[in-house]
Amino acid sequence: MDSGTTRSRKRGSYHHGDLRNALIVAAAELIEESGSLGFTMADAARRAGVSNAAPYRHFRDKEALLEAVSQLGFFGLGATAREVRDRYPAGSIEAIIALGQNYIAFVTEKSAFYDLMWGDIGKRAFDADNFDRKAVGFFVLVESVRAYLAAQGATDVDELDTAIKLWALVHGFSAICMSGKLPYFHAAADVPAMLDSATRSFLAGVIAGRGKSPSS
Amino acid sequence: MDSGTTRSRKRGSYHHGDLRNALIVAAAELIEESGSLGFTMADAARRAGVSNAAPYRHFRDKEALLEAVSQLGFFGLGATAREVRDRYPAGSIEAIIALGQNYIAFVTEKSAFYDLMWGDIGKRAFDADNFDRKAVGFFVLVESVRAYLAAQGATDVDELDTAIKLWALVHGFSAICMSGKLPYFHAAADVPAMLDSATRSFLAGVIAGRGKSPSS
DNA sequence: CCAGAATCCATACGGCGTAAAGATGGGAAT
DNA sequence: ATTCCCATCTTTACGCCGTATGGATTCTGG
Repeated sequence: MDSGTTRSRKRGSYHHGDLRNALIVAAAELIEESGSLGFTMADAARRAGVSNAAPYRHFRDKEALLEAVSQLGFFGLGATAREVRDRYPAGSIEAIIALGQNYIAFVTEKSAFYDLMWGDIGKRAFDADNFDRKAVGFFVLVESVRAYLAAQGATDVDELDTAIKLWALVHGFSAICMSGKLPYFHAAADVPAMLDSATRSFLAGVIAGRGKSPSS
Repeated sequence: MDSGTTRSRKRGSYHHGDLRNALIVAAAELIEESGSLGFTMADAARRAGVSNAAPYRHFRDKEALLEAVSQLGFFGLGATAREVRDRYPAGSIEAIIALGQNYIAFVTEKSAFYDLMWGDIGKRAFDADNFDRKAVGFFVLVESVRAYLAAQGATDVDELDTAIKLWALVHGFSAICMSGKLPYFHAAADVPAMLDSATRSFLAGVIAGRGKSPSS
């Protein structure tokens, strides 16, 4: 109804009004549709309804735009993590497992964003000055692990160390799922069930073996 | 000394002689130097000393060449895995841990190849008909896990299920290391030590908790 | 020695990233 | 309200990349 496919604030005006955000949204959509490889600046500009060169008034280059999309991904992941945490009792192992299931679901459903979030672009997105690393969601896991360890009376276990190991486990499941290679080795692998049992095995081993030096 | 930078079989001849392999090597070098993003077919052709269009006599398109580079990566990973296995006693937990350390070292040292091996290109590389999935190295881990479980008298534990979980743990550590995000959460994390302790915790938990249904 | 096939080159086309430089309009100061 | 400035967007342009086409060169089998 307004100027084509865009929903700009000022309809039909020469100035777009909110081009920066429109470009981020357009880029995210395009990447979700066709992958981050093959994404082009020109496509994003077309979808936002502006010329080829207009984006360069808001982003230094193509990678700067992708950086913004990457940050969007981390915000989303953190937001779902907090939602999940609020649905489970603090200190329960189920909360930790649910955080993991949520992580795997998020990464695999938005697999087109994987490169952006964990590749070179994600590196720059993370140490961009305007990026709040406290909102990332990892600290939700650390808190849940701390509560769980306290509930188990294992206060001498390092919760940060343990959370990183759980993160690695969960991230690995996500990456392996996305890679599409799992069926070659285990035809009917039930990943959620495997994460559940692996988490329980690992935490049982951590608690049983405490007293030994944790990692470093 | 021969025709510039290439080492072709037939020096100075019109035909290159082994252009297909020369292109794979050139592509691998370029990717190692400057990352897989930004790799161009024209660069590979230049480095091999041929014209822009010559590669298309050997590879359908750019992705077909990258597919070959990806397969090279998997062969290399499998080869190092077999070397590592042969240096440790069968059935020892140290063999399993060493396989993991080797995996992390391989992936992080050749981080430029990560996208190729585990992204969309790697998907096609894996189900290419000429690719031998048995040589991939995962089966080395499965065998080592089977031997370990047998040595521990835990023959009722599913070794494939357990190997996949260990794979996930190790792959996750690799991906997290490469992503460069670990320092933001744990400044001086000692990843090899964490893998060691995590593997021991997990396997201890698996053996202690056996009898329960494994995964599916 | 001679086809015919395989390989490589020269050329060309469209698309992309991006740098200028000019057009347009919103907002602050008058 | 008018003027002026500046951010925003457009037009244009350049070089590079992927890749199709057709011609040149060399190898191979008979």
